[in-house]
Amino acid sequence: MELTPATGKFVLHWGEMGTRWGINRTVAQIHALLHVAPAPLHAEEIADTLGVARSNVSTSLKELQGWGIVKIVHVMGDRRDHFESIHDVWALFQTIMDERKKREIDPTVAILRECVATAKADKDELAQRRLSELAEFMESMSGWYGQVRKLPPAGWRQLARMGGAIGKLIGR
Amino acid sequence: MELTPATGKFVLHWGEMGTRWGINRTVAQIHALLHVAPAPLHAEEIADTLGVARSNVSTSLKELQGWGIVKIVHVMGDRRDHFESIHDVWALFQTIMDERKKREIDPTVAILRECVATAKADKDELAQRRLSELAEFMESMSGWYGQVRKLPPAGWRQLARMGGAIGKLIGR
DNA sequence: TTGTTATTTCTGTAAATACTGAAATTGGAG
DNA sequence: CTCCAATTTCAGTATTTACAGAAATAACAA
Repeated sequence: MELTPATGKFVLHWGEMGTRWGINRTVAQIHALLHVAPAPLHAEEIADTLGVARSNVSTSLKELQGWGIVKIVHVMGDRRDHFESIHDVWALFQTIMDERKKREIDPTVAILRECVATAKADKDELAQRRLSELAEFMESMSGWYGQVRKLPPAGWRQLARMGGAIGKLIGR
Repeated sequence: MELTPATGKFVLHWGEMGTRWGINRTVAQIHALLHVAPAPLHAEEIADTLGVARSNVSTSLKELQGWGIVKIVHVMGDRRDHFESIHDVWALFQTIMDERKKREIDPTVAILRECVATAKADKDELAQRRLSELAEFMESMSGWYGQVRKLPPAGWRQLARMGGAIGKLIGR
């Protein structure tokens, strides 16, 4: 797997963006590589292409599988595992969002609820209010996403195009 | 500024969440502290409350101001700068999203466009397709957010409640 | 001006994170 | 079973990032 100038640039940039969102650089680079790869790659191919250790690739692939955005596939007559990523962008986005919700948003809401209860017991009215507003915001955000996420890829695009209508729908 | 059990727990958790989204722990903790503070705080108060160096607070506050979610305010008869954060959760969310869009999404789309052009020149049709799909997705996401972000806080809540209607609106 | 307090910048250090290479393990194939 | 390729785990190292404390600067008061 040789990187063309375009794909190389993409891989580097994607890795950089990963770090800004709390994703390990190599993990993000591997994802980028698989995203533009014409066929599933095996670990050594990835290691060679990106110039990182084989063991590092192994760990990173586990991470990507944990996020649900990379799957193992098998190639006839080849014992090695091959890996491919979700190519549908909307599905990819959904998968990542689902996972971040599960790992970060939901637990945060739970903690916030606990804090609100404690703040109430402590008679700390201000914190109680501020934190419950925050919890409510995150919950309505979650609920709304839960609806939108069900849309098929085409529906999503349509929703984006209709953007302007949303304001009118609400009616100020 | 003494932390109650509830606010202490919140500050720690918020700091932890920050790191998961690429935000420095101390930066996120300071934000959390200001979020629940009953009045604007000065830097030393923050340093004492969180148990970090005064200089660290200075840098972190600059960072938060750079994100636009913390503002300096002045207190009569006090030379020191005081700091307060945006308390309206919807406004806070918007501010952060606007900034992340400007810093990360927009530049990424620009790079993707460059990559697509290069891939075209290279006759790398697959990469061209995959990357332009990605660019288009990010652009429609941006455009859609640009619409929703104009909604007033109440409109947002309404939209969330209406969630179920979206599917019908699109009509499958 | 000088003294005082607040703030920022900077440099060295500490801590956290990422990574490599070697060793151990797994899972067929013969 | 034995052998061999593929994969994972792990311990040590390197790199990056965060941080404290000192020094420098700024802002004001007297």
